[in-house]
Amino acid sequence: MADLSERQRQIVDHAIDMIGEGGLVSLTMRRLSERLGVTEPALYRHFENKTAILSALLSVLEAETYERLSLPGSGSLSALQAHFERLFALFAERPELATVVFLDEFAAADPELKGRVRRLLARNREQLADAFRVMEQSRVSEEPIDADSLATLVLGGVRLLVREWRLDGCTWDLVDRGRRLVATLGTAFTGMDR
Amino acid sequence: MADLSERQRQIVDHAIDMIGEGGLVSLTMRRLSERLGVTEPALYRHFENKTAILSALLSVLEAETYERLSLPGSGSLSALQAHFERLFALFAERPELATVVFLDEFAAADPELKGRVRRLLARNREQLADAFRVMEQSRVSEEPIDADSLATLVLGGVRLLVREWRLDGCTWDLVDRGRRLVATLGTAFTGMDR
DNA sequence: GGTAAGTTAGTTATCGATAACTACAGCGAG
DNA sequence: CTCGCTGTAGTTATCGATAACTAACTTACC
Repeated sequence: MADLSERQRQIVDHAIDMIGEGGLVSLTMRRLSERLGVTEPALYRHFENKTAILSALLSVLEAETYERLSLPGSGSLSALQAHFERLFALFAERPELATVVFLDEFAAADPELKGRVRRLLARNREQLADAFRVMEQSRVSEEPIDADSLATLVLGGVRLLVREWRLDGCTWDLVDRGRRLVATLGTAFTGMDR
Repeated sequence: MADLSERQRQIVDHAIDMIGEGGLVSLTMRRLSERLGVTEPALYRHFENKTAILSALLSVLEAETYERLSLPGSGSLSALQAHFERLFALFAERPELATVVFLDEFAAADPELKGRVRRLLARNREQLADAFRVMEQSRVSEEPIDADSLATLVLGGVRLLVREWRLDGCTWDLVDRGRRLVATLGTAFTGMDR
């Protein structure tokens, strides 16, 4: 929403890094201030409270991922594959994003943020389901598909893959495994277009 | 591992409930003791520290879910569907389990637990992948499938579905949506057996 | 009387947040 | 040019709350 000042943006950027490194629990006002080389109360010159920082953080991530990963409306399997290819590449490049984007801990942290995370998650799934519905129309097979379930399956698979990658310390090639995951989806629905 | 005394089991049971209600952050020694009707230090008569409680908690859940949800070795699609049917029914019956079982926050809480959660997750995925490999042999279609990717897809989908159900306050019918999810999987792989 | 399980009453550490104050840059009026 | 005002962004010191945890005492029971 509200644009961030240069300093606010610095704070949020460091907060993202910290969460990426040690999870939400590692993000404390004290450690955040130390990282910025200032004292704790200085943060309150730029944000009303911690929740405001987390809220701004969500906005930044939302904008950043939307800008780089907007789902193509074309509704072809190849376009979808390209989309996820970009997603996995983004996470491989900035692993800290991966942790934050799928951060369900947020829900427990603050009831206000909980609703926001829930809506964000629902929107992502809806968007994907819509893409599947479009794809269904240009499909060869006449068998109807459950776009919602399919979206849940894919989105959940992506989330789990990224999560395991993070838990394994980003040791293996996320982009490659991601490509295989999406390819598996493609194989499953060979009745779709190409 | 080590068997739990009656009191230890009570403590762990209450801890599970608390996490189910308010997430891991809501599980504090103080609140746990209050819930048991004793004072805080009394807990330390039964567990060395909080990590020991969480560790025992993991063991209990592992045993409990294994007992009720062991994957059938038969390797048929219907057996798999029945398995997930039982899983969704279990979560619908005991929603607190759903939160705890998929609790990735554990990873951030304690490095010792982190490894345990990671192995548990990997084992579940492997188990499912094995089931798919068995199924592949009795498949009609000759097209090879990526059992690992498929397992990630399904497990991730299940996790996401349950998570959204929790975030929505368990308002909709998890068993029904779960059945549709697995059915979608079945539709996708009509080349498999029946 | 000894042990298991509980108590009271603390410890240390850290959390988010605030009060009170200050260094400094920009700027308009005289 | 300089005096004084104002806003910005920091500081030190401290708050109350809460976290996990512990030492020492008490009680119930075999």
